[in-house]
Amino acid sequence: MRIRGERPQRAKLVDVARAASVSRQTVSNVLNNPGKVAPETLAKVRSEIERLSFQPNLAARALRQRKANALGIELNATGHRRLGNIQDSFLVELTITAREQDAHVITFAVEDYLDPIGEYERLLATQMVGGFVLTNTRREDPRPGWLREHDVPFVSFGRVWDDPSFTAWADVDGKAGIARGVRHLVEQGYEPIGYLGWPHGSPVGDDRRSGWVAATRELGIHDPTLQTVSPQDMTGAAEAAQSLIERVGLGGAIVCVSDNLALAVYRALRDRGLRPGVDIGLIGFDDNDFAQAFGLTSLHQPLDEIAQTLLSCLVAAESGAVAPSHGVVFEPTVVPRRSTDRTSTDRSPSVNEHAITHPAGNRTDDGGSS
Amino acid sequence: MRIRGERPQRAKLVDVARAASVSRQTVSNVLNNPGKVAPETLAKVRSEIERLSFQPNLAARALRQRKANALGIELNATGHRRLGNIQDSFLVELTITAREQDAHVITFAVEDYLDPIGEYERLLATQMVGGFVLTNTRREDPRPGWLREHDVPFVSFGRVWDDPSFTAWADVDGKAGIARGVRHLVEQGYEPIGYLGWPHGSPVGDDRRSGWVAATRELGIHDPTLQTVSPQDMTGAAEAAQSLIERVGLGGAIVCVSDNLALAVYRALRDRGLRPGVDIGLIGFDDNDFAQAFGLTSLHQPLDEIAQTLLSCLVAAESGAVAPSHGVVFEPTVVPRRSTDRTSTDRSPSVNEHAITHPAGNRTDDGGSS
DNA sequence: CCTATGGAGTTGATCGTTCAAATCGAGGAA
DNA sequence: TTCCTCGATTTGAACGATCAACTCCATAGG
Repeated sequence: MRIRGERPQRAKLVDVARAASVSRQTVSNVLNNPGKVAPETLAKVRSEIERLSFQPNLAARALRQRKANALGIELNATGHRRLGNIQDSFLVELTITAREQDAHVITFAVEDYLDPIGEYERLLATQMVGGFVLTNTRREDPRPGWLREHDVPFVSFGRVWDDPSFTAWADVDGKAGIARGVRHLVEQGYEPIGYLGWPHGSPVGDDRRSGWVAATRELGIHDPTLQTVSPQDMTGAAEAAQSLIERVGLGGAIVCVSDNLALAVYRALRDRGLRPGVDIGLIGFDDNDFAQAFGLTSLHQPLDEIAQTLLSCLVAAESGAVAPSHGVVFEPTVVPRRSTDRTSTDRSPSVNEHAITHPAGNRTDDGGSS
Repeated sequence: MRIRGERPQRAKLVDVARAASVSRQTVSNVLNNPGKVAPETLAKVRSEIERLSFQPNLAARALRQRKANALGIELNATGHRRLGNIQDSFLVELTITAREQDAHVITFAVEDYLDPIGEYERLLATQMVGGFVLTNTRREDPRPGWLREHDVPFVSFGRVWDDPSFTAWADVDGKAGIARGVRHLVEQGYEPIGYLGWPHGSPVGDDRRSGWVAATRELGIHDPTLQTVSPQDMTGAAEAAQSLIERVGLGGAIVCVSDNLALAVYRALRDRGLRPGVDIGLIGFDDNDFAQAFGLTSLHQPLDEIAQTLLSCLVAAESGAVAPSHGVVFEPTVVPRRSTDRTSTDRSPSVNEHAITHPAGNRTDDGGSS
């Protein structure tokens, strides 16, 4: 047992330098400019770094370099309204990717959703972060403009609608995704294929809808009457679902603009005693927790690739590199589950097993409450 | 438009000092030991700080003080198995609370669930974090032991099972929570009250079960035969639910050890054409996204209070304060929803409205995919 | 009268790195 | 030989804050 206060002192750069009989700067070069160091010296220093398990003090580095090696990401703090949000999964991927780039992720929340700038400014001023990753971009989003104006490096998961000249974003190709979903359904033998979407005017919604139009046209099975727009309220959504189910009929299928809407259809189906997959095919979008839990086929976004793309872009931007020439669009992939399996033995539909099971004393699913 | 490289330099401590005609140290004292500064000087300096919108460079502070003002929190990176996990909500609360304490939250993920130490060590070595918040503690958890041994400040959301001498934790009172649930059901007129739990042997599960036993005894309605243990697999869970439903009968109610199990019951009810709430009452535990979405009455954990308690404890620990004398236990509260409303007009059960709606061009629910 | 006390504020050193400029040899060209 | 270049390495200074020690002055006590 160690006495308090007499912590085993961490090896620092000078310690490594001494041990390897070189100067501070050489060790620094080994870390940051290996090319500038002679091979034998490099090896020697590296072995000492290893031996002393040296890790540079990032606070010191940040101070000297006048830039933090961390990025900020705003959490959606609107409380309970986060239902199956893929933002959480994105955060995980971002964190993993950041580690590979020797960066760290710092979370923050804004008080006022409509005026988030203050928090961005504050965090930036502390020099804790060198840039930001935006998510949940929207029209008239004040953030991109402010960040650009202040030369703050940032990237965006989701297009920056108001500023076409900003290209450091990655997003999902809704049109291609939905089209894939349509083809998947047809391959499984479902027909006709209906579409349940958001009201016209939303960029994301319109993009996704166009995928349904294009794919059904291409396959020669387009029928404009099989398109329904879900109103804002939830009972409206249920009604829209019911009506669409009737029009599509047994053997048909429905593609939805989101998992949440797909879930409304799912419940509408069950309320009528119909079996998703067996009687009517169903596909959602986002592949969120709900989709996984309910065996709902969905369109999965490659969050890991997106995180990687964004992060390398951000790192480049911090180093003053030129912006990429255009945003990157990723095609979602179909994750087939029971809701598009016509031969499914419609067992009692179930929450995914891990949601229910609970290895005694070693649970992983119920969070810190254990 | 500013020319690249000629950033508007942030005011630093010396700038404030000059502006206020005092020394560096005085400004520093204004920030860290206001008591040591004469009132007029204090006011003068503060006004200059305000005027120049000065914010201390945390990297410099961390370097000098040899401690970081950030804490690390491990994300559950096991991918898709995160179903409605309250850990996400906890992260939000933690982030908000941290800001009030001028601390920051840094996320990280471990590669190997069974050997997480390496990542804790690495993050600590970079001096980016001064401590950790553990969640999802378990038996034979290697983390608390290692952290204590290395004198690393940390707190835990969830008891530290293997080390009763560690007291810097906060947890939820499962017994009191379930008891509240039972009383709520009885007040609503349900009877008898059954219990669906985890197999014996899990500390959390046993704690919660004891709440059902105690409350039903106290109310004079205890019936040991109304207790069921859900097996590990999901079909088993469904069967257990079916059997319990039969024994409880119409007008009765079921308390579950978790929202996920409650959801299994929910589905079992619907499969039989029974209406949750109207025909049989149902309560879950955790108040996760699913519960909110399905109108499932649940036991809500005061995550904000927990975060606050833990954080002040952690900050104190970093300052070398003595550990609290005992862990803190919070009582969950009942969040009444349709599943315990006998008069519910059992409309088509629905996902919570915000999950379905989508203000065009200003959506907040589908994350960065927009 | 002289010293002790203590509040208010200042100064020099320091945290652990990296930047910028200087040094040191070893060749090669004039 | 002398000058120059170039690669490899070293040295001094700086990043922006805080710590620890010190000065200064006024008041109180012996």
